[in-house]
Amino acid sequence: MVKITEVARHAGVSPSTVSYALSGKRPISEETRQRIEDSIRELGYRPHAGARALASSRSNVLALVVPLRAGIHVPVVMRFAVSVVTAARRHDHDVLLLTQEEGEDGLRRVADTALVDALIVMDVQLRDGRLPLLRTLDRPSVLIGFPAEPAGLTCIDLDFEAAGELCVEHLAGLGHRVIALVGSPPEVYVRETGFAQRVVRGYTAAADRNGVASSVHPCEAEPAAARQLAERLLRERPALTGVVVHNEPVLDPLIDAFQSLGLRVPGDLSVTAICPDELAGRVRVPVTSIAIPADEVGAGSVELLMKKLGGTPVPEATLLPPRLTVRASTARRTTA
Amino acid sequence: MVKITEVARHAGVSPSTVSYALSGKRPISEETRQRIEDSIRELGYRPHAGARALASSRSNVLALVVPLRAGIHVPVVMRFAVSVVTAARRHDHDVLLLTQEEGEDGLRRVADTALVDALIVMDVQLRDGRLPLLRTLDRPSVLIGFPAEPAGLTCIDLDFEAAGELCVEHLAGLGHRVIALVGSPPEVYVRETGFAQRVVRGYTAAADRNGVASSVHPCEAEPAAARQLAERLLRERPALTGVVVHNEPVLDPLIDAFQSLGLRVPGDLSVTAICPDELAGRVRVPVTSIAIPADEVGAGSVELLMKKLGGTPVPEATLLPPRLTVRASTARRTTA
DNA sequence: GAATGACGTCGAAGCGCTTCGACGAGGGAA
DNA sequence: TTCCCTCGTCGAAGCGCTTCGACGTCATTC
Repeated sequence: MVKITEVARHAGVSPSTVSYALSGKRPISEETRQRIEDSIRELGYRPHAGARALASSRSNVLALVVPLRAGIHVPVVMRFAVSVVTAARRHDHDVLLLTQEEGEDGLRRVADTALVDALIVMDVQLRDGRLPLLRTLDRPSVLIGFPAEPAGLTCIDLDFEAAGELCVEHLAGLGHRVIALVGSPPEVYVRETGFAQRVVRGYTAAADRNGVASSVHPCEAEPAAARQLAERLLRERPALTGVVVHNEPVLDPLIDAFQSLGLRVPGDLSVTAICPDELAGRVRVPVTSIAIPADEVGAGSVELLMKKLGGTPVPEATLLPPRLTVRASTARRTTA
Repeated sequence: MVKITEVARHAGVSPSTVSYALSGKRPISEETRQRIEDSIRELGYRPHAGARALASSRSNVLALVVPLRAGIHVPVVMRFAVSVVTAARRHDHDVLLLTQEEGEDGLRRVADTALVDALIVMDVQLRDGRLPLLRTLDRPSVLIGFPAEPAGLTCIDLDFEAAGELCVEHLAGLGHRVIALVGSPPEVYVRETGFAQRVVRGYTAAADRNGVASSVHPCEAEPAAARQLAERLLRERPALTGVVVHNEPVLDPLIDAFQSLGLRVPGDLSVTAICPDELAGRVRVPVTSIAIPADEVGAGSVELLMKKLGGTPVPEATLLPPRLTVRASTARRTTA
C-alpha cells in the first residue's frame, strides 16, 4: 500500500503539503500541486479511509436507515436509496445501509463509533421512538417524512397536504362535486405515519373549501379489497364522479373494478393518484397523478446534511411542492 | 468521547488489556474481564471505528453493489440487500451501499482506500467488465449470480438451470406434452445476464429429456406484451397445456390474458413460475412456483465472505437447490 | 525603510486503537 | 529442583493521516 509519505518523497515535499494539496485547506503553489498530482497518479496513491477518519474525525460516510415494513412501497424506497447514494457521492461521501430492524441501537452505534458523520432516516412515524435519540446524538440527521413534533429536527418530504389539496382542486376544477379518497391500508393510519394523514387533511380541507362532498376510505393493498371497495362506493355514494387514490398496489385493481362494474374512466369517473410516475403510466388507464419526487427528496436530504456538516443553518422543514401531471384518467364532469 | 485509556484507568488495567478483553484475542481472567465490562457500561464506551480500522486494518464494513437497471425486479433486490445487512450484522459488520452506476471505479475506490474489507456484487453479467478487477483486488469478493468464466471467483445463486428443469419435470409429471417458456425481456438476454439463459438451458434440456415439445418466448415487462404473447401462443401452439413464466411483472397480466381468452387455469392450462413467493401468492390464481431464495442468497454470500476473510477456503460455486411450491395453477392434464 | 500580512511550506504532535514482545507467576514434566 | 510452558497482563510502538504552529519570502503600506 502506497502512503502519503511516499507520495511526499516522490514529489519532493513534506507529507503535510500533500495533505493540503489534497484537501485544499491551505494554499499550495500551482507548480507544487501539479507535481504532487503527478506523483499521486504515478504511484497510484489512495488515502486510507480509516486513517483519514481518525485524524480528521470525519468518516465521509452517511447512514441511511431504510424501512422494510408492510405497507410501504419497495420500489420507491429503492429510488430514495439510489438518489441518496448518488447525491452523497457528489459530495465525496459514501452511504452505510441500516435496516429499520436495527432500530435505535443501530443509530446509536454508528453515531457513537464515529462510523458515520450524519444520518438520514426514512419512514418517520408521527411519534417516532427514534426522535429523542436523534435530538441528543452529536451528529446531524435529516428525516425523510414529518413527525408530529419536528421541533429541533430537520425534515424533508413531499408536501403531502398540498398534494391532497391539489388532487381535489383538480377534480373540483373539472366540475366534480362528489369525491372519495382511497387511502392506505388501515395499519398505516394506526401506525400514525405522517404522510398518509397529511393527505387526508389536505384532501378534506380542500373539499370543504370547494363545497365538494368528500369521504375517506382506507383500503388493504389487495386486489380483492379494491374490488369490494369499488362496489361499496357505487352502492353507498351513487353520485360519485371523482376518486383520489393514495395506495399504489390498489390503483390498477381499483380502476379495473370500476370498469368491470360498468363505469368508464374518465367518462363516468375521474381518477387521480398520488404515486410514483412510473406506476401512473403503467396502469390500464394512464392516471393523472402527483409523483413522489424520490430523487428530489433523496438528493435534498443529502444537501441538507452537507450544509449541517458545514455548519450552515438549515430550515427545520423542507416541503417539496406537489406537481400534478394530467393524464387520461380525469375529465370534465359530464352533467348528464 | 470516552476512549479506551479512560476505560482502562477506570478498570485499573492497561489499555491493551481492555482491547484484548474486547477482541478475545488473548486470554483474560474472568474477574478482570468482568471489571472491564462494568467500566465500559458505566462509562458508555464505544470504540472509534476509524481508529480501529487504522490499527487493525479491518474496517468491518462490506460493500454491496446493487443494480438499478431496467428489467430487474426491485423488490427482490431490496430483499437481497436487507438479508445481506442482517447477516452482516450477525458478524459485527456493516454494509456500504454502492450503485451499479459507480461501476469499476467505485469498487476500486472502496477497496483501495480500505473503506471496506470485502465486496458483494449483485447482478453479474455473463461477461462482466468488473470481473478482471475483482480478481486483482486485494480484498475478497462474492458474486451473486454466475458469469461465463467464474474461475478464480466466488459465486452464489439459485441454481436457475435446475429451476428450469424442475418446472418442466413438474409439468411433465402432470402429463403435459406441449409447453412454453415465457422469459424475461429481450434485453436481458442480449445483456447476457446469466440466470435468464440458465433457465432456458435447464428448461430445454428437461423438455428434450422428457419428450416434451417446448418453445421459448422473451417478453417485455408490459401487460400489453403479455396479452399479445398469450394470443400468439394460442394461435401458434394450439396444443399448449403448460407454461413456465420467468418474468415477474408479466405473470399476472399473462394469466389474465389467458383467462379472458377463454382458457381456465389450471383446467386448460397449467402455469408455473420462477418468482418471489410473495408474488406467486398474490396473483389472481396462486401460482405453483420456484421461489427466488433472496434471504438464503444474501445470507450465504455474507457467510462466504466471512470465511474468506477468516482465511478459510470456500467453493467457487454455490448453487442453491430450487424448491417448488405447488399452488393452484397447475393440474394434471385432462386428456380431452 | 520598517512594519504588516499573505503565501507556501515544513516539522511534529497527535487522532484512538491494536498488536508485538516481554515478563512475572504458577503448574507439570523430567 | 530445574526447566519449560501457559496464563494474564503491561508498555511501547506504530497504523496513515490531518492539523497546528512556525518560519522564510515577498509584496504592500505608510
